[in-house]
Amino acid sequence: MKLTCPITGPKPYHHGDLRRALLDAASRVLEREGPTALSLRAVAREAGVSPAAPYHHFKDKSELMLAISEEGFDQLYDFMRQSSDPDGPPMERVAAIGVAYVEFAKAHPSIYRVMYDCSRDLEALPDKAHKAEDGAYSLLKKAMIDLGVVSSDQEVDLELACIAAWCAAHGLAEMVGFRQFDSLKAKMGGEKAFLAGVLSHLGTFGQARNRG
Amino acid sequence: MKLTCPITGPKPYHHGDLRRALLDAASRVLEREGPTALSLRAVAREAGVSPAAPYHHFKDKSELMLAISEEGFDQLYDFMRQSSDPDGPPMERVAAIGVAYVEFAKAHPSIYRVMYDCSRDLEALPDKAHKAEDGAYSLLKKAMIDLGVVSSDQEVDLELACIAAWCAAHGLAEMVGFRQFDSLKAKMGGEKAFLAGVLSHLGTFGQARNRG
DNA sequence: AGCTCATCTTGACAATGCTTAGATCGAACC
DNA sequence: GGTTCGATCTAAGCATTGTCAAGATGAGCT
Repeated sequence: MKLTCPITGPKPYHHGDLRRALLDAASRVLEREGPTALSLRAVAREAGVSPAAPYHHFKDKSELMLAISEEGFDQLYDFMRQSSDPDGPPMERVAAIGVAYVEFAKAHPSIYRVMYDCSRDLEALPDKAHKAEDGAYSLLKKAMIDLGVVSSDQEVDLELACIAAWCAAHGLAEMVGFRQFDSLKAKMGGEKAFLAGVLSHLGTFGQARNRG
Repeated sequence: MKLTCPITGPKPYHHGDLRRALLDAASRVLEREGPTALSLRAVAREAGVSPAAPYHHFKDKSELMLAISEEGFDQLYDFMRQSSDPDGPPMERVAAIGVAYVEFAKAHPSIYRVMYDCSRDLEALPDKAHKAEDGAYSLLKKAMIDLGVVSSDQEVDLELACIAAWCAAHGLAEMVGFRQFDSLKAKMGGEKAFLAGVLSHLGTFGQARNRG
């Protein structure tokens, strides 16, 4: 499977790298027509190949979606890393990670949808499906550790706090996707302030457990 | 539109109450084959009518799903109310509400899926779609008010805390739907303990905001 | 050159959402 | 009571989708 394609090279094989082309085509379809329009045939059409061609690169429609999902989690991971200063105060880091998470979901709603829809459909191959988000998750975990309020030897407590934070961010991302919260946003002066307001509660995870 | 159907009466009209029958059929299909198998045709088949019959009771497939969603939110509301003692300590009430929410999602994963999928698809009619969950949401809100730690005149703060809690529960419900958390559950001694562990962080919302 | 095999196309099948045209039958009106 | 009306249901069909089997194509090795 050699791919001699400098810029738009001499099409070495039948196509060169159809798998890559299909993923790009899928991305374009998603961006243009949304997740409900993501069909194998539409992707093939967009890539300029026959409807059956994708089956030589993806066993299933769900395998295509899984591949999209993996790239999406990579992008999410990058964005979260860029958005949080690793040397800054841990509290701000956790909040920044959460905000980045939700902003990514808002900026790429279709990709975000695919990321989680395929996790759901692919109960058969959980390892492959869930490995994709490990990078992003570990970023959050590190920040939570640096927060230091959770006793680090109590691994269970730490994990629970991380899961709670991740769930809250995920839940907010979903809600923001289809609810408006307009009046609340207006009262707080913008969407970013609103997101930060909700997510500020995330930073309190673990802290309040030290209550009397 | 009279429905003279005492027990399984003389079929007064063409069917009697096909709308009701379709919703029941949909419920059966969901329970038996999952949300991906929920098609208008399958529901019609299950109800014993022609594939086009449902269109006289639901404009769309999404309108069928919306109707299912509404009933689902009613059930959820009932379950949450039953699970939380209105006279108990507010802190436990919030936790109980959260646990009930997630347990409902676990017990009826297909219905839960429809509830949120149709919210997403029906951006056109947000009022009708979102009104369904108002009952359940207000239950949480009351408990959060009774918690009292959020200054009640600061309506915005209260709303933010409620949204954060709701998002966390929703996020956990989604995660639990397709992730296992097996090792963690084992360490904590059961699923319920695990859920309570994650959700205990919800009760800390607002509290930690009073930090120095 | 000739063989091989991955790649891609053609053509097909079943299922789905949805529409249009027609059949059916309760009910209201004369 | 008979007729008309209109809501309800069926029949038939269209476009689209996921998927598969059979054949064409052509790159790369011997």
